[in-house]
Amino acid sequence: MKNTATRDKLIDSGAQLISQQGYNATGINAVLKTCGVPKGSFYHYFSSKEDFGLAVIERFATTYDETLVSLLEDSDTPPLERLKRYFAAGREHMHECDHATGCLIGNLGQELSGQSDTFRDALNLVFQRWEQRFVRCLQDAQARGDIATHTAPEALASFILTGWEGAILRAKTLKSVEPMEQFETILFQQVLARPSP
Amino acid sequence: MKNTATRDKLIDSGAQLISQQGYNATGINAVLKTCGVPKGSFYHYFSSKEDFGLAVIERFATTYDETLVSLLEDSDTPPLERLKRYFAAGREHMHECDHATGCLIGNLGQELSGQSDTFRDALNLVFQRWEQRFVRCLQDAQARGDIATHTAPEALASFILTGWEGAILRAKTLKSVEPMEQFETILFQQVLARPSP
DNA sequence: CTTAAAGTAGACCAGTCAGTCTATTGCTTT
DNA sequence: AAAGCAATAGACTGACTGGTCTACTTTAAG
Repeated sequence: MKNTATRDKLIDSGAQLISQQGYNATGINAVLKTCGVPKGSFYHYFSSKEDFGLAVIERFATTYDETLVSLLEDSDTPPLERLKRYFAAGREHMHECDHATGCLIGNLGQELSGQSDTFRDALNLVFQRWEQRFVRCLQDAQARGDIATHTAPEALASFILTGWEGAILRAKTLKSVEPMEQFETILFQQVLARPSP
Repeated sequence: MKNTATRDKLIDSGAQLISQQGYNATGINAVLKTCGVPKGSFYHYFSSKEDFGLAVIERFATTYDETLVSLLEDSDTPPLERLKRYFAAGREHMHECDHATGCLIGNLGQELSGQSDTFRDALNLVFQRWEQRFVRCLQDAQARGDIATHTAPEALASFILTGWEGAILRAKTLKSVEPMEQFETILFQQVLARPSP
């Protein structure tokens, strides 16, 4: 398995289609068509559609984690600013996809975690990795005294990820980023507020 | 169209299967099998699968709205207590379905709002109706002085619905209601906190 | 130059999908 | 009793599903 170009093309097209239509609604033939790869190659690189789906998740998680690191662990920027930048990037992405795509991991979590334990485990791991990135950013904020320390950063990270995923879902059905803005506003006003001295 | 028993059976089975597997993964034949209704009857009551899906949404929204009213608009109970009862009911339901089902409207919103504008509109309306229920409950709380008035009840309602839906999604992939508890805790501690006098 | 493996290519398979069609049953109104 | 409609019943259709199979081409090693 040396030539990864074809494999990469398959994963790219797959990620795009699955983002738009979901896993079940995306047929293998459709993936093959959009990237001009014959079926023989598909089953040379992947043992099944599930195997392919897991590869799509893995690839997305890996590349997205780089984005996340550059946004949330940039020590040149104050931690709360980094968070705001992260939210802004999410809103921008929502605009770019015309409020249709949202978050691939969130979508698949909703669609597949009741259907397959393998998928659920994979998606859960991705969420946990993301939460860890938030935790570090929040620890920085607490260390600098930007936010109160009475709530554990782990709890805050879970709260933020959870709320943000929900806001993305709501933004999709509303076709507007308003819920994402509203979440951010209240979060910074009342949860990540400066501690009273 | 007098006999609604068969129609109801179809919708019931459909709601159950769609809750578990999603809309695209649920075939009409599977619905027919689980309730022992022949295909002829299905297409007698519904013009297409989409038509059927919309009927499932409508029925669910209607019956669930009754639950919502009894939980959130019961004037014998303090408004914040009503909210807590609502969250508790949600967690209980999550346990009952072994963390697999979650919220039918949330699931379909994720799966279909990028796929069909008809579905998106229908689901959006349901969300907006729910938000209104929260708004009234929060207005009560503000009127009683239980929570601060510096944030509009509409904004709070959006924040709560959004966060709760996200918590449900996260609970599904984690197979644990912990994210739902965490959301509730931080919400009451820092967002729906008693106003300082 | 030979040979084996990696990779490409697409015809083909059984099964399933949403949806159609015709036939029949049961009830209601005349 | 007759007519007409609501509803039941399920065989059937063409399109499409994930997956298999065989044949061919390219690459690399000995």
